[in-house]
Amino acid sequence: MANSPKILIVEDESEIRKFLKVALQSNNMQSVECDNARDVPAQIIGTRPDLIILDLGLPDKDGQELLQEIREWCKTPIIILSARFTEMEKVLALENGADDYLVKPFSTAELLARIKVALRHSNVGGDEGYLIQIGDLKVDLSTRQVTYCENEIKLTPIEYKLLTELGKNAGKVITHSQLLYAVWGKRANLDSSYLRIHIQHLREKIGDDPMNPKYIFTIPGIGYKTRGI
Amino acid sequence: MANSPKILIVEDESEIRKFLKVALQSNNMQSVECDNARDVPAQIIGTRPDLIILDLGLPDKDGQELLQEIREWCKTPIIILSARFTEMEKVLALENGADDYLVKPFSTAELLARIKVALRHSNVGGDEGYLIQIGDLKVDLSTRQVTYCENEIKLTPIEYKLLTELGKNAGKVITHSQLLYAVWGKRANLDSSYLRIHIQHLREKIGDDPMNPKYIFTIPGIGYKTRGI
DNA sequence: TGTAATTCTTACCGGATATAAAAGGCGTAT
DNA sequence: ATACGCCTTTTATATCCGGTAAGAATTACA
Repeated sequence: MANSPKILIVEDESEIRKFLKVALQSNNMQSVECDNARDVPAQIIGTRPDLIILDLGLPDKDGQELLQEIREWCKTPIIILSARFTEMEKVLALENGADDYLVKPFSTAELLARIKVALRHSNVGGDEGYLIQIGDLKVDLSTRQVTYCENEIKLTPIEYKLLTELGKNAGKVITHSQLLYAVWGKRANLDSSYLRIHIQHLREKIGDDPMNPKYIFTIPGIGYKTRGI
Repeated sequence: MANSPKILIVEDESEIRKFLKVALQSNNMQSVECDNARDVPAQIIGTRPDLIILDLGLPDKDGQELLQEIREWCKTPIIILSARFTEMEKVLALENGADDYLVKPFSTAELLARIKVALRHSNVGGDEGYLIQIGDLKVDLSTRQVTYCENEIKLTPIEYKLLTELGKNAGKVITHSQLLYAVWGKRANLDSSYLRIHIQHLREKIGDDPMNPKYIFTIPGIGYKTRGI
C-alpha cells in the first residue's frame, strides 16, 4: 500500500459498487470488486487488499457468517456497510471482528473518513504510512520522509508544512490566506511575502523552476497549486 | 490494562457520566471522570487511561480544538460522543485523530462494542514483538536487556524508555511532546532540554554520532526517529 | 550512613532557520 | 513608453534550537 491503498469492495448491488469505486478513485485509492460471498476468500488472497468494505446482505451467504470465516485467518481491516440498522446486528458484527459499521444510506464523506481511520490503525502496527505523490516527488506523512527521484531531501518544518498542505490538495488551488493559516496558524496579520520566501526555498530543494514549474504552480494574486498526481 | 481497561469519561452532564460509569463497570472496566476541558490533559497524564470517551459539547472549550490539542502528544484511542450529528463534524473529528464517533442518543451496547474494537486495536500493537532490533542494536523487552554488537550495555530507566519508545515506532518520527509524555508523563513542551540531555547520554552509550547518526536521527523542530529496521 | 549512580539544572556555543527589507524581472495597463 | 503591480531573488539580521559540558540535587543501594 506504499503508493495508494487497495480496497476490496464486497457488494452485490452494482450501482453501489460503481459509486464506491468512483468515490475511492477520486481519493487516490484503488478498488477491487466482488459481488458475491463465495469468491471473497480467493479475492483477498489474490489481491491482498489493505481494507475490505463488506455488505452484510449478500445473496449467497449470511454476512455475519462470512465475517467470522474471514476473521479466522485474515486480519485486514473490515468496514461493514449494511442496510440492517438494529443494535444487535451492529454489536454482533463488531464482536465478530469488524472494525466499523455504517448503515445504508451512508454519507460518502463519513465513509472515506472512517476508511482513513482504519488505514491509520493498520499503519501503527505496520511500516508504511500514508503517502503523497506528485510525479517523482514523494512525501511519507508517517515518517516525514521526503524523496525526490529516490533521493531523500531535508525540509525545514515550514517547508514541510507548505509541501504537505499543497500535496494534500493536489491539483486544487490553495489561496495565500489558506496557506498562511495552515502553516502559521491564526496569525493572519502576516502578508504573503512570507509565503514567497519559503515557496522559493521549497522550490530550490525539490528542483522546481518557477518560470517553468513541474510541481508548484503560481496562481498570480490568488495562491499556489500543485499538479494533480 | 491486562485485566480491566481504564476509561476516561470527559462529559459535562453528570447524568450521562453516571450512566456510562455503571455501564462500564458492569463490563469489567474502570472509569475515571472529568467534567470540563481544562482538566483533561492533567487527567490523562495522571491516570494514563487506555481509552478516552470525549463529549464534543463541553462548555469551556470547543471539542474539536481539545481533540487536536490532545492528539499533539497523546495517542490513546478516543471515541467521540456528541449531539452534533452533521457529516462535517464527524469527518472533522475523525480527521483530527478520533477513532470513532457516536451520535447522542447512543445505544449502550453499540458503544461498548465500539470500545472493545478500539481496545482490540491498541492491543494488537502492544503485545507483539518482544524484541526490538535496529541494525546491530537489540532490545529484549522481556528481560530489559540491551545489546550492541552482542555486547550488553547498561541503560538507565530513562534511557531505556527513550530507546524503546523510539524503537517501537522504528522509522517513524516521534515528536518531542510524545516522547515527553511517554517517558516523563508530563507535558513540558516549554522545554525539551530533558530530551536533549538524555538523548545525548543514550547516543554516547550506543556509540551514535549526532552529526552522522546510525540509529537516532534528529528531526529539527519536531522530534527524533530511529532508522527503520 | 556513605558512596555511587542517576537525574535535574544551568549555561554556553555554533549553526540552522525565520524574519525583514530591498532590489530585480516580467507583464500589463494607462 | 512609462509606470505600476505582482512575483522572484538577494542580502542582511535576529532568533531559535540542538548539542555539549559541568556541577548540583536527588535517588538508589550497600
